Amino acid sequence: MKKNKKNPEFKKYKYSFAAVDLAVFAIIKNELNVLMVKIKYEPFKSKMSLPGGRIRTYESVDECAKREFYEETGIKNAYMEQLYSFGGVERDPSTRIISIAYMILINNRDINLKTTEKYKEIYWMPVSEVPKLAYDHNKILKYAVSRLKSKLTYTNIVCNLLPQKFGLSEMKKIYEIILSRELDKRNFRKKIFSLDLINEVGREAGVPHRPSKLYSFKKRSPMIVEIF
Amino acid sequence: MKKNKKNPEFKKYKYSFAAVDLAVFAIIKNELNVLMVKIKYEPFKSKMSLPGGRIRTYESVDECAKREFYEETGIKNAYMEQLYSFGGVERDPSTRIISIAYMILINNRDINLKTTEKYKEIYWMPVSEVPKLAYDHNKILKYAVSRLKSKLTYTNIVCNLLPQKFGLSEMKKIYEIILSRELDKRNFRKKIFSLDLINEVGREAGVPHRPSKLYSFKKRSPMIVEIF
DNA sequence: CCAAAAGTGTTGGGGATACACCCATGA
DNA sequence: TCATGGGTGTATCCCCAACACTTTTGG
Repeated sequence: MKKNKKNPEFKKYKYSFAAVDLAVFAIIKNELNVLMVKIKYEPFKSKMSLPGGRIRTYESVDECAKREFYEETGIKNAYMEQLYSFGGVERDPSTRIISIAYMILINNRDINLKTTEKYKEIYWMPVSEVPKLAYDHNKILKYAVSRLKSKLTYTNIVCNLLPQKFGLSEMKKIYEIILSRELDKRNFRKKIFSLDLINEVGREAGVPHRPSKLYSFKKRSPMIVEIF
Repeated sequence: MKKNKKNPEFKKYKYSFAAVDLAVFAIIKNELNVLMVKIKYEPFKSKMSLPGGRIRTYESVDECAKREFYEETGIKNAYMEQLYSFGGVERDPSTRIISIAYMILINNRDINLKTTEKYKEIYWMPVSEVPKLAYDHNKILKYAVSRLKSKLTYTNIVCNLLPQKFGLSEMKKIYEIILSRELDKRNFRKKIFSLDLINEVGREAGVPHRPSKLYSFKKRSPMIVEIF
């Protein structure tokens, strides 16, 4: 919406604020889940939204994302990546907020949240079941999912969705869930091994079938690797 | 730099502002050029920087980028893409500014700027000759160049650096300049034709050698196309 | 011995790369 | 006729996709 000095809405908002919004993903029960909060105040009271908050003047944007994430989940270290900034004038009806969206990935060992009283209403929700959200958060979530999909195919980002030790089928499953398509087992194994990303570190135990070998990533730092 | 309530620099800045910075590219004389302005005021007086400015409360972030670009160059329509937001606390020593960076591409027919008095000190400069800039603008420029390189290889973005009608060698030259490597002429032609992106629209005239066929893009809207 | 998931090789086709000569025009 | 850049085909290699059976364990 275009506004200028002739428009009565000019200076509808006296100030602009910057905020971060977080798309926090984990694979839970064979589904891609995202962290959602229930809003406590008007104008979106009791609607769902992505977690997030205002950027303080003394913290960098990255620090803000990290702090908000920690305050809401109790998790200190996680893979975090800035996605895109959403800056429509009307995205928040009560004030002018420019939001910088982040994607955060955590593995399924870390999904139990230590929420404080303040942040009690925070939930994991399968992305496929996310309802209409407050603000433009459906748009942000859609953007985040699409970034996640594409980064899976050309980086080692999957390591952030896996526990320290994992079987190859577990890894393949993550690709299948997020890319929504089945992969050929033999070709997948060939590809992953050829990239020389993982070390064998043991064997599974106590399963009622042939136990899988367990692997671990040699490096967990972000790298460009063509996978598909 | 981390700051908290115990730190004397807490609330050093009372407000935060959001701004856009523009990395405007064109191919000029077989080099990738970027638009630079000379800063008029302290603390970076007479240093060079990327063009840009504060976001107003009544305009979206995209609109701001478009307006700033128009005010500084007189150009109304150009390919524009948001890159990344830079949010370090200390990036501007005089106040807290979060900057949303954009890349803008223009073709070499449009490089003559209609600058007003206010924006007189604006220049094209080869990226290879860019000096140390104000703020964190070298970092922003580096990011923009790397995005441009990668997008060249998997989208049709090159159409924004070419005039309406162009020869295939002209197009190949752009790839070679930006990617900094030579390409095989026959393989390049094969690849481009196989993608079915362009139409033949005439022939060059008045050159002291065999005239090239001229082509035009069928669609100039952003598309994903694997080129290399 | 049965159920369940792990693990293992080969083949064919398509796209990428490497490479050298003739063509059309203006001066 | 010469200088300049435009335009053209083929052979090779490598990577990707398709595909089915055997192995190992717990119950």
